[in-house]
Amino acid sequence: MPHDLPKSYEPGAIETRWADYWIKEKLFSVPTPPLGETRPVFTLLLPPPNVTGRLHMGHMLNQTQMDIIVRWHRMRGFITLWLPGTDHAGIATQMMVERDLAKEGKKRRDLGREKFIERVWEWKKLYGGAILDQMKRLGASVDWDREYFTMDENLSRAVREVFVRLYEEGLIYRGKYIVNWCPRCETAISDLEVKHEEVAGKLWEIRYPVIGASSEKLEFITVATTRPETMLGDTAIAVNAKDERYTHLHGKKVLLPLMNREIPIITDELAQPEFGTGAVKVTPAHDPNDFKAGQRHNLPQIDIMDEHAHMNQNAGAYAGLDRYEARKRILADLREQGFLVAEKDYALSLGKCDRCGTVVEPRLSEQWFIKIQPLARKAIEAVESGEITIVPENYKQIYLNWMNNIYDWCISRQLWWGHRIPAWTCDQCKHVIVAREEPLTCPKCGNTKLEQVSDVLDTWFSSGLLPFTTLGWPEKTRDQAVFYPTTLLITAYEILFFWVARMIMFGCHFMQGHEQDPAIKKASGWADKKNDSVPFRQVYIHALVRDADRQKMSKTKGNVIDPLEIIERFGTDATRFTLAAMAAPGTDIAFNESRTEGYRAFANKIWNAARFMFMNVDRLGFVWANSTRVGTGAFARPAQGEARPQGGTGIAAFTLSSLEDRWILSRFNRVTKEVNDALASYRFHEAANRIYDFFWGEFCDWYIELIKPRLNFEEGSDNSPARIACANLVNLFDASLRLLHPVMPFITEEIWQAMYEGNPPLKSIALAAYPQADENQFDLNAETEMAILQDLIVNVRNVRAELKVEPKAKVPIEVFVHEPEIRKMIERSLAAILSDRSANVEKVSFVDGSLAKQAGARSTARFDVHVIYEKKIDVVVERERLNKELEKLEKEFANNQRQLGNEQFLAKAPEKVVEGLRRRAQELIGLREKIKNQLRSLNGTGPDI
RNA sequence: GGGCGGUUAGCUCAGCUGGUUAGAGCGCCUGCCUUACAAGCAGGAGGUCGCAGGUUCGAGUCCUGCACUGCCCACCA
Repeated sequence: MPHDLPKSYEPGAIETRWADYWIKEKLFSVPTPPLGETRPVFTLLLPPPNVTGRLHMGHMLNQTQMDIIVRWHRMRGFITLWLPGTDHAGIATQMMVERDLAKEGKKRRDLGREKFIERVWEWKKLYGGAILDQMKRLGASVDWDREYFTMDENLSRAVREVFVRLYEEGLIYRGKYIVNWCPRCETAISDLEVKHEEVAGKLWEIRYPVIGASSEKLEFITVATTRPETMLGDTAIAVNAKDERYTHLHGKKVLLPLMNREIPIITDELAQPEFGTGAVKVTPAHDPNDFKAGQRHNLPQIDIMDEHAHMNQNAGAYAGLDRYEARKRILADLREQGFLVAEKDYALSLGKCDRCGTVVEPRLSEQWFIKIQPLARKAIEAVESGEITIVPENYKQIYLNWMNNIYDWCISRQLWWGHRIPAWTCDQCKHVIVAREEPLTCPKCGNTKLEQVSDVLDTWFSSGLLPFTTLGWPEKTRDQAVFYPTTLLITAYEILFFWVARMIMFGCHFMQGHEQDPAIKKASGWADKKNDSVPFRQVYIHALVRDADRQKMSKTKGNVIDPLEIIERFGTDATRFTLAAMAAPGTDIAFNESRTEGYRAFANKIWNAARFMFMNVDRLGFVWANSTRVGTGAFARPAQGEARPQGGTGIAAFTLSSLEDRWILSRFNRVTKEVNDALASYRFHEAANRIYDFFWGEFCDWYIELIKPRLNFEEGSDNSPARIACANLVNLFDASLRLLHPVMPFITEEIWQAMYEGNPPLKSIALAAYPQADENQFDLNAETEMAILQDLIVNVRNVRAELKVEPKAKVPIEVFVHEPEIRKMIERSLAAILSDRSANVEKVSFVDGSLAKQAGARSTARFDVHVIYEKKIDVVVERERLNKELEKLEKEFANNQRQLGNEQFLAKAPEKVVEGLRRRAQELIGLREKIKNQLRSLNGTGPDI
């Protein structure tokens, strides 16, 4: 591979190439591990995107986080399975195809069910893969060989199996209940699919005449309603038994206006005396509360609307009208006939269909339900016991609250696209048969004419089963023994109830008694877990991505940020890095491009550091081959039977020939530790920032600058010091790339491959070992010494800037130190000081007395440094700076003394803190004195203020 | 009606279990095209950590109240 990289990083040119390569080489495919496998396993199920989906920022965040965790585990030697697939997404997909049909002026009923479904499959084949292709662009390291679709035959069979089993266990029942009905989608939807919205509405008060109250004086009972059209279906008026206003009316009847139907006045808890008039109309077929009241009192249910929310023949004169048109007419008629008492402004929350936004109508219909309590109980237990942990922890309570207040789940949908309910109705006796396969005869009457129930299942019914159905259930497979329970689930809060909760319920129920392969379980770190029926051991809930103004992104608002467009402009790596760096757990992400721009600059920085490295490698004819790395084994993927990859940073043959070498090795180990710790607790932002700061702020800004003199050998002279420096540089670069790889997979792969000149030890950096910290390589002395060196150089740069010394002018400096030890340190680093371009020092000389009185001098706790330059300093500016500095020191000193003078503090604070403050006090005294001296000498040379 | 989060530099955000001098990026100002990088280098300005109390030797960090703001959940006509 050529080393002459372009001067600027061009992500577009390399990213698609590596994405394709990873797939082509099947680097992330995981065959079923054989019996006796003892390596740890990490399993992650991709929340299946809708087949209709286009990649949005939420996906991108989700997938970036998953890919980071997955790559990290893989590089640490786990058998790492990330399982991808797509969801058939019942309503959403059906809507897309219906929209398509509408362009041809057709409706789905024109085609008929079979033809329509064929059409959906065609559509799916054509457009369904789009989102997965987009995923590939992100570099998601999933196992494409295991890709599934929720309507694949094997998964569909599992769905039927689950349905039949639940039915046989009595956990599925069918019945006529009030459900949320979307008149546009023409189907029932679950409570979760209804989104409530506050709107300014009206509350109408209508009076119903009481029959036979008194012959001379008409009496009325007044009720309030927000949906007056439903009065056509009223079958009672309810008052509270304790409400004395109405005691005399108990047992009486009223005449329903417009319909002239006699309906009873009943007493029921439904009516609360404090609200409105205390009397309430009861419409059992159109309101869930009324439905229950109706059952209590055995009231008739009069359904007055059809599936489109148009009034039906039960609505008398209003039949055929749309619900809102009917409302208008009814109000007009009531007003005209004197029944409308009042119209008040009223804020109400309207339920709307999550998919299409149509106002949901409570509707009485025959549906299938899951009796949820028995399932919920196990799901609660799994989380309460800690068998499943939820991060961040506050979601645990949210989950439990929901689970504790759960209602039976309506699982039938009146759609065509989806898993059809495996139930058949006998044409003759109307008996319902639930079976795995189509029955030939009715077991009750022997009739052979049976018709399958036309409903399909809620999409979440099948996706709730995925953790085990994708692993071969209902068969007992080796895959299940190895990969179930999956290790982790990373998902958005939005689908905590839709999906996460349901997976837990189904998993705990259907996998009860399942045991994970004990050796693998132990190796993976789950030996302490008792319950292997759970679908995953941990859940990580990530934030929402908002736009730069913290607004929720939505198509209607038009503020959707297209991740692919961002990727196009800044590169996938930079986009991934942005999301990782902003993903502090628990808070939403306001995506702003300026950050991505900054991380593109970071990629460019890495790129150019690589160019620098290659430049030297080429000049020295240095070969980075296996022989160069001595015996750590850290590059090899762990062999079979090896529980963990060998530890260590993988920095082999790193020669500690100078301060900067010792320092950078120590720093690398510390950073490695921090990054691993951060990833272990999903602190993506911390991991990303640690690497960023290290690579740019330490590796590039200091280490590379400091080794430049060593690399710059004279032509024809001994180049062995340069070779050593180069080896260290390459070594460290390799390790840094591995550290960064999970976050920025593309650029790291590109450079890593280039380092091996087309002959890498592994097919990909993605298979190399992740650096692990070696605490023996923490070197506090080197870090301290380096800090002093940096401090000295920065102070010189500082003074130069202030004295406005021409950048090209070399200056001599004087240094005064209090301790001989420090002097030795500085002397050891003379070459480094003299080679720093910005300090541009000509000569260093040590002096015996404090330099604090000199203009152009700086004092620190450990040394004074004086830049010798004839140019006069700006006295006013300098005095201002010193005064400010002094003020700061005085403030700190006062605070310091206050604490040290406090006996309570001395008694209670830990020794370390007290010790630190004491040391600081000494420093402060010294520094204060020096600044004062400088100010005094300044006043001798310049005008007073 | 309940529950949960946020409020730190001009902007976007870090700051884990309370501990010495509150950080970063962008933006801004000054100076540099220094032989990896101007998507860069060096230097600099900028914060009473939303408000008011409290606990503590010590509070950006813990507690209470308030203000503003966002999110979720809820069948009260």
